[in-house]
Amino acid sequence: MATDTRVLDDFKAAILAGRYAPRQRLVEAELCEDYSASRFAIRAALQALEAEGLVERIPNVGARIRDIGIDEAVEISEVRGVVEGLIARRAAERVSAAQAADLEEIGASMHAAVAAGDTGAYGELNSRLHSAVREIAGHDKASDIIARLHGQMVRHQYALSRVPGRSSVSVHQHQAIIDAVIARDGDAAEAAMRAHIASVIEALRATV
Amino acid sequence: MATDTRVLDDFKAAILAGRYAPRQRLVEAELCEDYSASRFAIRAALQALEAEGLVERIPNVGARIRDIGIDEAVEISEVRGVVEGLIARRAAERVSAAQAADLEEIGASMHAAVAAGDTGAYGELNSRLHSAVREIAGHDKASDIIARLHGQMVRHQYALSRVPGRSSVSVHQHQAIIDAVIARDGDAAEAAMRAHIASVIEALRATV
DNA sequence: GTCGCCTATATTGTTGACAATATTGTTGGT
DNA sequence: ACCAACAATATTGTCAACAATATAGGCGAC
Repeated sequence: MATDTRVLDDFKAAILAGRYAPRQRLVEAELCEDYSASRFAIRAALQALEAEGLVERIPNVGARIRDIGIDEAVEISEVRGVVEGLIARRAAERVSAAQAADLEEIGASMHAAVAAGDTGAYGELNSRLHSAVREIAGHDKASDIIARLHGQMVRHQYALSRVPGRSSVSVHQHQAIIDAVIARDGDAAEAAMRAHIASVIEALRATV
Repeated sequence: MATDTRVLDDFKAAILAGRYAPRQRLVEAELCEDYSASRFAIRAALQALEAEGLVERIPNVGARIRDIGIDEAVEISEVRGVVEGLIARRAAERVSAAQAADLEEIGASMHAAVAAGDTGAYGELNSRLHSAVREIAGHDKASDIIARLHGQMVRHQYALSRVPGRSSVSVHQHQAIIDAVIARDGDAAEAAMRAHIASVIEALRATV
């Protein structure tokens, strides 16, 4: 169970990659074939994924991919906003000179990606920035929660990245976060992060 | 598994009631006896409780009650602070007249409990206040996270309630939260809640 | 006497078969 | 043609026995 973490990892990666449709039924026997694992291992994985909010299970009926609608995605983002705000504040309080340089470099690359119209690269940099800030903050509990919430959001995240002109708006918000962290201004960093997520929520509502 | 929710509920309640010591080993066979359940059901419960952060499992070795130290308790409280802040803000935006009256009544009871020196009643009212605010906010995702974090904190929560003079300090903070929510002032409600949790963190650090 | 190895024991991990349950399809009646 | 009851199937839930692994205690060598 804990031994065979491979099944869970692969399965989770597949869900996060969007390889399963929302509300798709997950029959244990089929999953056994797909991941060439025993039903035992599959059940353990399903239970773990249920706890992570990625899978929904109904007793005696079966499991399915949880469908997270816009309303729930907004709620998730609201929580994410305040928790990432906490992280940004902590990052501003603890950032080192070397880390500050890293952030500045990410910011420069972002501007370059926007100028080149490379949305793929921008999305990649977006992830890198958020994870860099998390690392600087060094707040395990907050990072865990963000990871969990992010997992539930992947589908909408993907939809967001395809909204045209989105990156040219968010690049300034990202820069504001970077500037505040480098300036070691906790209040400003939290405010910038919250403003950024608020804008994400707005865009999210617009994708309906 | 999902059928026999009784085992999980009882077991979880026992942990939350502090009936198991931190780092206490949880041998599956013993738990089978205690809850007169099959090993199968016990394993499912253990896995669920691991996901909730109440139990820690090491492959091929076994499960034990997770020991949450002061440092981690502080981190948990920091996250709790911002998420409860969000909840308080939402509550202020959505509170109805009847709900406002309920809050005021809780506040009055709190003052009375402090005056009477009844720490038990005060603790009870504390829970009631926070859960009333959660209900007013109607933010499922935030409430879920708070519930999970609270579960991990029970031990320290108990220690806190026994700090002498703690209630006479916190009663004013609680009143500030109530006032802000009733005034429908989101900013003030969030600030009051965060100040309250900050004070809890301070007290937490002092219990070492 | 102490260190390392080895065996014994306790405990968890895994499997396959079986039971319980829900869903689907079919048949007969009106 | 439609509905209800029933049978057949698919799927999950549960169990008890077995395998694998880690821990603890004892034995011998130095």
